[in-house]
Amino acid sequence: MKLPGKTVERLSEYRRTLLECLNEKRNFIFSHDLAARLHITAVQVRRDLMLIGYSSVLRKGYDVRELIDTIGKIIDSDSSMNVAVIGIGNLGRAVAGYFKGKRSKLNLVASFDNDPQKINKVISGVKCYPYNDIERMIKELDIRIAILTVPPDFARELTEEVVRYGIKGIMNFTTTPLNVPSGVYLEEYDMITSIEKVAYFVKENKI
Amino acid sequence: MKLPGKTVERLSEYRRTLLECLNEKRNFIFSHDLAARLHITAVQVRRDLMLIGYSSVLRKGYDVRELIDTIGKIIDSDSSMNVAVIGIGNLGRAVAGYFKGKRSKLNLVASFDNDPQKINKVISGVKCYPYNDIERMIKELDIRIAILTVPPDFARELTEEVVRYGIKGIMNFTTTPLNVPSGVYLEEYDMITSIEKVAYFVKENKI
DNA sequence: GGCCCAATGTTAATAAAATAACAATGCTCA
DNA sequence: TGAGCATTGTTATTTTATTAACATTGGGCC
Ligand SMILES: NC(=O)c1ccc[n+]([C@@H]2O[C@H](COP(=O)([O-])OP(=O)(O)OC[C@H]3O[C@@H](n4cnc5c(N)ncnc54)[C@H](O)[C@@H]3O)[C@@H](O)[C@H]2O)c1
Ligand SMILES: NC(=O)c1ccc[n+]([C@@H]2O[C@H](COP(=O)([O-])OP(=O)(O)OC[C@H]3O[C@@H](n4cnc5c(N)ncnc54)[C@H](O)[C@@H]3O)[C@@H](O)[C@H]2O)c1
Repeated sequence: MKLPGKTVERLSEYRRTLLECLNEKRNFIFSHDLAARLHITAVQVRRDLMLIGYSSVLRKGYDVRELIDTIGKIIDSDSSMNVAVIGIGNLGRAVAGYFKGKRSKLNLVASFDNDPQKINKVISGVKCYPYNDIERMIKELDIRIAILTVPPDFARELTEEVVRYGIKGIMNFTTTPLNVPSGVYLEEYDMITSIEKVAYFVKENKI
Repeated sequence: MKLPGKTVERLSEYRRTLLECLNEKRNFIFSHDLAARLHITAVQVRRDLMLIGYSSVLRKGYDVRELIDTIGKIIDSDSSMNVAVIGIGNLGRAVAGYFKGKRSKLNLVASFDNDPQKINKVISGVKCYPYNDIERMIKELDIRIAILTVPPDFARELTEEVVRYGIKGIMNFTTTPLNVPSGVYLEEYDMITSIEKVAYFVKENKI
């Protein structure tokens, strides 16, 4: 099934919201309710769910637990997938601490750094390995996804290496735009872009 | 001028890339070169620049310095705009350290927290004020934008408050989707969504 | 039991974004 | 100096994403 990237993003958001519903002991939710929580329209929700072939049986809204499972079947892999953070500095630690244990099928299994102070310690709940061992560890731990939080100047070179060693997906939080061969999926995010966007729309509103 | 959000994002990215060019002592750049660095097409670049009414005089590509200024005139406000981080924990510290001083027209002037350990200390280059003083400080320091990095459970309530106190733009890094009145611009980002997206496309590629 | 109605799934229409096409410009170099 | 050519700015087309429209479903309620 070939799902649009935007739909995949929203599926992740639906699940996050649905998990909150479970916390609140809510077992059913209407499309318009789910939509409202995410600032989108009910049609958008229904359309996305149509794309993944989900339909509710009851007319009391979607079965929260069932929908969580269905989304999982689509966006999660069957077996779990292992993830590592490269560069366990400020951002790396924040991401590791936040991400660790949040998704059952995505295991944060290691971090890598070249700072001797950090190596072989457990930081934000993950063991930090020396970057020099990364080739071996990627294979040993079957790491498929790398979250890149090293200083910008090293990003390109490290990426080339880890791709050679078998990494198939990269989440790049570095300022440096990367190039990856086809077959490797790359997602990039720069906070400053988002913040500048906010500033722009604030300015446009007021001047 | 009403610019599409996507264009605004890209303008920010263009500027970031152009600033790197300056570092490399590159004074001119072709549209296709700029495009390649950001994994987009040259047409996209030219189209965006058309929208902001920029044209190069020379045919040696765009004048890097000039384009940086032009983009600034569009996306920056005339005078600078003040920003604060609310919740100076792991992520707050990372963002503060990263963002501080990066853009001339966006000043990170304060952080707020309710942890006595943090209050009145300088953390990641910014002074941390008690959250209780936020109403006064927003006015005193003329803070317009808040970067929200508090625990998810407090996000909604704090947002309501700071909006009441005059905040006009919110960058929400919390897992909690927020609601803001019209006139306030909200941007939300959840890392897990991005990482799950990577995982999805990695899975789709290989299975 | 059957009418009503809220909510869904789906197709059709609209809007937004990206890409392609191409004429115009003016630099380069024979 | 002028033909060739790389690069630009802009309009047209295509693709993608969102929204609207609507028939259908089946539970609630009298
Ligand atoms: N802090 C943020 O909020 C933020 C936001 C967006 C982007 N970024 C980007 O993320 C990156 C990291 O930011 P940070 O604030 O965490 O910086 P940081 O300096 O705190 O962390 C960088 C880490 O990478 C390690 N490192 C350096 N070279 C390495 C190498 N060759 N191999 C392995 N590890 C290496 C360092 O030892 C350090 O632990 C930077 O590129 C920054 O631009 C940060
Ligand atoms: N760490 C990440 O990479 C990451 C990524 C995405 C989202 N988030 C979200 O960002 C938020 C912060 O994450 P974190 O890892 O920095 O957590 P954290 O616990 O390290 O930081 C939270 C900070 O907020 C402060 N705080 C708590 N209640 C407050 C209140 N009422 N008023 C003012 N300050 C208050 C705490 O004292 C603490 O300093 C969470 O909502 C988390 O879900 C974090």
